[in-house]
Amino acid sequence: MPRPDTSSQRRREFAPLLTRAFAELGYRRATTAVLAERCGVQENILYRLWSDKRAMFIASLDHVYQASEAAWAALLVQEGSAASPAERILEYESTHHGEHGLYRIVFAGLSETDDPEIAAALKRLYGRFQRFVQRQVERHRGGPGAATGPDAALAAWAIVGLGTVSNIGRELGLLSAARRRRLVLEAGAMLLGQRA
Amino acid sequence: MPRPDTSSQRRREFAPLLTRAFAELGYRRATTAVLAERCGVQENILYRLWSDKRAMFIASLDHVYQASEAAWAALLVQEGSAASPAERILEYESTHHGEHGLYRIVFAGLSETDDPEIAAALKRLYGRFQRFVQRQVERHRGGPGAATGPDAALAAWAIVGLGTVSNIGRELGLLSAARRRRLVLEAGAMLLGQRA
DNA sequence: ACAAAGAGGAAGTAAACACTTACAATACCT
DNA sequence: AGGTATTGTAAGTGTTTACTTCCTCTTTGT
Repeated sequence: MPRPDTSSQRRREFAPLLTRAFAELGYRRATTAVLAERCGVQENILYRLWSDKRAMFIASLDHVYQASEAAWAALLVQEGSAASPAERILEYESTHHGEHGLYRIVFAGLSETDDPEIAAALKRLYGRFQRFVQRQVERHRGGPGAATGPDAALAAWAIVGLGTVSNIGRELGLLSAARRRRLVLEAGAMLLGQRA
Repeated sequence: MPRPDTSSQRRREFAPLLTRAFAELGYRRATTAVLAERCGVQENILYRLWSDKRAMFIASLDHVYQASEAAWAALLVQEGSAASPAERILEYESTHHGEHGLYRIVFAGLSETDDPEIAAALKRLYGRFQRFVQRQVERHRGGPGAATGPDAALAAWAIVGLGTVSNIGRELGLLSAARRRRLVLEAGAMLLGQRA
């Protein structure tokens, strides 16, 4: 038996590079030639790892979620803070949100939602984000029924919307870093509701 | 002098058709061949009205704002309602939001923001929406300083974010119509603040 | 050492695309 | 009526793009 198969390792190695390219250029302009160049290989090597460009994009979407979840998980285990995990995440996102181009790749995907596989990948991504936030809202509030605003699921959606619009404002140069911070923190606190 | 120039009239005639095509297909997939077909003419006719495809897209973005503003203006002049104009707009948007594919075309644009002219058009569009909402928030609240939440400008951004995420949820099949309605109405009321 | 299969490089291909050109037909004004 | 500029049709063009092919080189297990 000659040479073992290292393709899954290489997929993991290329995923962040593909993600950066898609985030910076969007789906259509991230041509396969550019993708290969960013990975430092020839195109056919990417085609040995993924069936087509769409599969590379979906791998990038999945990578985006995993990278974000890893960053958040680190925040959750921080002990000894006066703030609740939800508050810590808001605080973190208010300054670092969008740093990794997460929303650019989501926007790119949202322009391709008539492709069912891309739509499914996006649905997975957004669904996971919303559920993650929802869990934090519930933990923050403690019991059910305490908050005066929308239920935890809807509050989570609104908070995701906050992050989305904050990034649009940044992307278009309509919101400064300081304003984005206030937006996420103040509106976020309001939607989060009273702490248990 | 032969035949008068009717090009500005034709631009107005084609704008909604182009808008629909861009909203349905995104920027890249709305090929010039498709655009011409949707308008019922040959491609070169479009090229006599706009310098290039990008100009057609920018015209669509402008059309989107004008159409939305016209719909909202109709709500503002409605007299005799117990609700404030801001509440009427939330109520309207909670059921009709995204009907005209506004957000799809915005998503398409957000994937093309490295083109400075498209970025400028989007900035115009989002800036106008945010200012419009901000004015309604201010009118709703009456005086300054009354609300406990974020200031009117930030509240307006948060409300725009609510609309955005509501449409993402719809696009991906993650939020039913009823849930979207509750999201916009409940979170919207919260962000709007106390009425003057 | 050596077969077997993975890794890599470079050129090629067919289709799709934005945009153009050439020309015939039509409708306006004097 | 007739000259003129606009409107419409249809074919073309050069480029870009996703994806492939063919080949050589390297690395593994025996």
